[in-house]
Amino acid sequence: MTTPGASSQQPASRRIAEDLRTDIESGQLSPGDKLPSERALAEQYGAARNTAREAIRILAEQGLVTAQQGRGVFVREPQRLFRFGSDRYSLKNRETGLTPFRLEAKRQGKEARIEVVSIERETPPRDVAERLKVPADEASVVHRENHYFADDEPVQIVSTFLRWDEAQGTLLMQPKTGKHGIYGRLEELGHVMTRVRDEISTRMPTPEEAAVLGLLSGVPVLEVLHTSLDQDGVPFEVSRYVHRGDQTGLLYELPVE
Amino acid sequence: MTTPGASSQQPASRRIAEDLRTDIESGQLSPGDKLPSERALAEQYGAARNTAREAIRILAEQGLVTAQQGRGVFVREPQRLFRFGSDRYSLKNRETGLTPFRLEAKRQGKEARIEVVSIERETPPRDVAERLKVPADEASVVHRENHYFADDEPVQIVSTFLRWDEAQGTLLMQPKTGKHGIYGRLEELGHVMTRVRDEISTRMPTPEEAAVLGLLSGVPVLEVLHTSLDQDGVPFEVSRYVHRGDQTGLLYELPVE
DNA sequence: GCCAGTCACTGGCTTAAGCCAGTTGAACAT
DNA sequence: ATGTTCAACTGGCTTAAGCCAGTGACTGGC
Repeated sequence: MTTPGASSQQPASRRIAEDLRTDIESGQLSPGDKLPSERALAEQYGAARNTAREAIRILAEQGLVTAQQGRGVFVREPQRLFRFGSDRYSLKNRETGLTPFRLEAKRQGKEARIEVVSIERETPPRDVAERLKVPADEASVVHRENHYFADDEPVQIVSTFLRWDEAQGTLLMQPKTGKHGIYGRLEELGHVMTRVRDEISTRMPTPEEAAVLGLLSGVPVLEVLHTSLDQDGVPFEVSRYVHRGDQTGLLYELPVE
Repeated sequence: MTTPGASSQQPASRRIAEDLRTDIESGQLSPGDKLPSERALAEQYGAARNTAREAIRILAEQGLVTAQQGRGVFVREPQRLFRFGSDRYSLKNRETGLTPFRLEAKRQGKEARIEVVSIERETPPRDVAERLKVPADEASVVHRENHYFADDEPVQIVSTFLRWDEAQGTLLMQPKTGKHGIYGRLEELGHVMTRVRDEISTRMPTPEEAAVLGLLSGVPVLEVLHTSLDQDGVPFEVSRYVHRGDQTGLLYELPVE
């Protein structure tokens, strides 16, 4: 057999995983359904329990199933996505008096909660320093870290970086930043958000991120490095958003120039 | 010990993985470096080989290392991202006579190659049907599937959906679509791309995608569901882009309204 | 100088067995 | 009816052992 075809010649664990995947995709196993137990699968295929276990691990890594100790392995439920639209930066939203996140949550009938984790003067990471045009070798920024929840489910981790020389001694150093949030304060400092630049990438979460966001294995994160530019094209704020991939999506609507 | 602190009380495999992760993050192990062999790790920690192996699997799942049979396990090299800017839809780019992808590749000094996998009349997936405003229960679309390569490395899978009633009998059904590609033909049909709507999400690849893109474990994909709207706000093209997460990023620059 | 064979080393995969820790429901006692 | 106990089940993790398949360097033979 030199047939590079597909099915034969491949490890038993993969074969079992593929069979199960087929069952899931065909609808023979629906979201929420329980898979056969590891021991049952092993017997069914005449394999060791570890081999069946490995098959389930493969599916978990693909984000198809989740195991719960003592209960079983279940087909993962597709989650409704929490969409962050590009209009989250829109000035129109100011009128509602809600921050973009609260607005987005309300739109989807969820309760928003924001936890201020820390506000500290720091030396910026390189990528942030480059975009904010500040030195990367001194404590040139204020770093505000927030965790965002929707209906008490953690949804995103946000790190906001502001120039220390601007934020020093203002409400930007406080948990409560006042009317219209940090963008309100930044406007008072002469920065009207005119353009934004979002750099988007994806990766697997760090263990810390997985813990904070409560991520199961097989769930990546979306990382957005956001830069706000004012009326003069000056970058005045950089934020790093880390979204959980299983419940979050982004939406960009823009004119073609 | 009820200390939920951190380190103690956790499985040996995780402890080993954490130690290695620390070594990698501290720079004690640099990108490209070889980790100790499974057998060496096992002995070093007084554990079974399977336990050391499990530790390495954890790191691989996090995208930190890759194993190569017969050679060893290596710290993954950070890859330069292939950035797709929002100006990829720009009309200005028409003048160069290059398609957006070729332009992007050229900008980064890579050689672009596009492989036309299939062009077929099909029943559209639900999400596509909704966005293109065509029936989801009949063969109402043409599906063009392309694979994109940069320097012979697969970079993205693109599925483009067009209305069958418009594409029928035109160059849109052919591999070679003529000057300015499909957007050139669609303009002749009266659709000038005026706004775009990109819905972005992330997930782990399917086995097929992993095979086409040559993805190692621990690498997610970026999925973009793109809709082109014409001067009358009519959707005339929907594409699904599947990008490899380890080499691809997206960039959106937009005005704040 | 070149090539081929060999061997020690790597990860890939499986088996078989055992103990642990959550979960659940049925049997039992109140 | 209510609550408790317990046994049978689930996955979580580890050990110990073995065979396979790539890799690469070293060793001869030509």
